[in-house]
Amino acid sequence: MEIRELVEKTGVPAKTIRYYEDISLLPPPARKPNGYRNYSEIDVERLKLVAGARRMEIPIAEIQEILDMRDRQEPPCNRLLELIAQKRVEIQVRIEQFKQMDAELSILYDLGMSFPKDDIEGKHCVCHLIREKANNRLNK
Amino acid sequence: MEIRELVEKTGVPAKTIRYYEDISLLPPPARKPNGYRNYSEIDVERLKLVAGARRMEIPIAEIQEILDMRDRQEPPCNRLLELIAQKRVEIQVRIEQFKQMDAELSILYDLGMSFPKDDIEGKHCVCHLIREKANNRLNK
DNA sequence: CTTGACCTTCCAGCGACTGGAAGGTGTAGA
DNA sequence: TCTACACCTTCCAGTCGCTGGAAGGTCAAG
Repeated sequence: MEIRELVEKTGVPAKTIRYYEDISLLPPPARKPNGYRNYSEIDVERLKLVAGARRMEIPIAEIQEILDMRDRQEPPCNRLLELIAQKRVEIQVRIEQFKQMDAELSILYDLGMSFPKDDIEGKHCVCHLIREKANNRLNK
Repeated sequence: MEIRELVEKTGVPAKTIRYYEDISLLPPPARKPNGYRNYSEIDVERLKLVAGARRMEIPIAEIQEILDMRDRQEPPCNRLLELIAQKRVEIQVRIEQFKQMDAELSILYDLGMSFPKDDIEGKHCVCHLIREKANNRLNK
């Protein structure tokens, strides 16, 4: 199949597929007589695995590692499970950070809405609040 | 004050401060006779505003916009409030995505743990599950 | 007089793409 | 047959926000 079909089957843009090939994450596919890339079902499966892992924000280097293990006929599941567990911890941290940020933005917004909107440098400017926030952080 | 003190007062690394100067986010500061950068309190305040905005992941281009408004003596608060509101929406979306990801990873992990760990290509491999996930996504 | 902690500039690289130019191919319709 | 158009190809450059490192200058303490 041509690259278009691989795009449809995986949801990965053609540019990205070629990029993955450049960095050797995907093997160079067969070619048609006209030079077009000619993918097989094996390529579809491999790319689906990559796409699935990327969607969980597993870095390409780690996906590479998993694929290399598979290519060497070593079972990669333990390593993959390890990565998944690690990823979950990271996600928890990120969610907490975002919640914190949202809480701060919410306060900032409400305060900002209650201010006159034409105060450039005074205390009633959102800029001022953002600066204060920086101060609080540092003094903590 | 020298760059070290600005670093201490803002929490922004020296490398980053010089980078901000390179991209004209911060104005070139005065220099001491020996060529060292010599910052003023105004620079501290400006950088604090930048650092506060960056912590909320407001892109540099938008911070630039806010600072330019301020430099032109226009009140930037309305625009800033707009950015804050927009950012909050983005954060909500991101949190949802992360929660979704975490739920998926959790299921994947538990399933993976219940599998034999030496199955490279069969159905009882986590790789298989990730591929299936990709399929589900596409068919939705 | 040397050590070490600063400061300076400049260039290069990260990660994961994405855009665009310049050109080849394949097919459908006038 | 010509031509329009959608595809494919390669290659180079740019994005974003830093960060690292080399090579060198400056300054205070011991």
